Amino acid sequence: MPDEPQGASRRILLADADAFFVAVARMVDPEGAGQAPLLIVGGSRESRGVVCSASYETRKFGVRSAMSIAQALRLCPDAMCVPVPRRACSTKSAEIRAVLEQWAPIVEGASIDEWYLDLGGTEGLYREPLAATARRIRQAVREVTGLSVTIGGGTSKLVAKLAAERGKPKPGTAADGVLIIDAGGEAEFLRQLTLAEIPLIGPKFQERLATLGMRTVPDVLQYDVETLTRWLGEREAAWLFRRVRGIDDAPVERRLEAKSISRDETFAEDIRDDDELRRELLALVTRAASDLRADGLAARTITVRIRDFDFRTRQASRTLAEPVVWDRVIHRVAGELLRKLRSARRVPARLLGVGLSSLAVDPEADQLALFAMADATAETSRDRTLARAVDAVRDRFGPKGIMPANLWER
DNA sequence: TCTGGGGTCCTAGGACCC
DNA sequence: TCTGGGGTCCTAGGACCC
Repeated sequence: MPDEPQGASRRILLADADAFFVAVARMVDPEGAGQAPLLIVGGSRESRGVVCSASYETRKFGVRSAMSIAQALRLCPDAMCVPVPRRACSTKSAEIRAVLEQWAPIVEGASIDEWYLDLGGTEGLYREPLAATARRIRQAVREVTGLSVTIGGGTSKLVAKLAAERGKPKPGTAADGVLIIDAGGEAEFLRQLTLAEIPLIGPKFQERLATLGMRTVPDVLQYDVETLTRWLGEREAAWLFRRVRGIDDAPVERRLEAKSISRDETFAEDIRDDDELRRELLALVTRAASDLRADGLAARTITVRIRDFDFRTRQASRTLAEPVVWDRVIHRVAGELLRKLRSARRVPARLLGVGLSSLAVDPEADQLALFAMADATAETSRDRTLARAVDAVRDRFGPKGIMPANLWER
């Protein structure tokens, strides 16, 4: 932190909504989901989906996020299953953020239900311990949005995140929704943790470390950086050495624009027919491109992703010379990419996806059209006018208000 | 236990340029 | 001609997170 004054320690909070999808599902459906203590959010009982969020009551049965719905129902057969209420989740997420913005100069959205707050410079404003401020923020979020957040705090994003995890007011724990780790207490706090509990130490890295006999933070603390380097290489050793000591100087940054937009779908049954895949592709392009325009963005890179029946995932992408927004261009490129993927391996597919990246703020349609060439990948202003009209209808009548012919006859 | 949908970031190799 | 090195862009794949 070269810009920080010597000795200053940062004041960072992580606000993490409690059982966010479950809480929102109950809000939008008070008579149904709202009345079901055993509630699983993620998909219908028959879907090939996974648990996105589960109520505390179902967790007692062993239900966990990312578990398949089928398995969750084997553990907890009486649970009610509902799909994720995406619209409402976006709305509530924005509401929570708006409250947090009133308390901190910098708010970084880390996901739909997590936000980092940098309270640097607010010491004079809030003349109280950080924990007291956190409690007031928590109360404000509850009053305005009706949702509960847990707030963890410390001198880094890593410590704030770990503190929030430990501070979750789960039934049967003493935690009350706010936990601040004081400056200087980071190492002692980290010592209680397993490596699996540290963010960015995922299954693969855990397995490598376990092979070397390391499963907990103290297991790693006993080795110097040279020893770790011999085992892991310089970069990862240095990273792990700092990580287990709670050292993390990543800044809290307000994020401006999305870096990519993607829409994908796992089919109820694998699809082997190329024509059927092409129809699905068109539906995905229609959704992705519409959302792209809704955000006022244009994309230069188009990616098609396919997951074969055996879960092997492949992708192909192409970057165009100019950013595009319209379905016609995106669909043609995506179609070529799909053809390429299918000719390399033509087996039943379980998932198809379309991604848009290298995003730029949509330059005004008509100006770009002046330079549009006869090139098939360039858009005309008529293309853009048409696309916007389609979006307007879709906004009013829902996603199926206008669809390319034959798409929804399933 | 048969594995969602939305993302972010990193790496490595090849093309291409100077 | 027998061969360097750096920078940037593109593509594919993979780890990870909620």
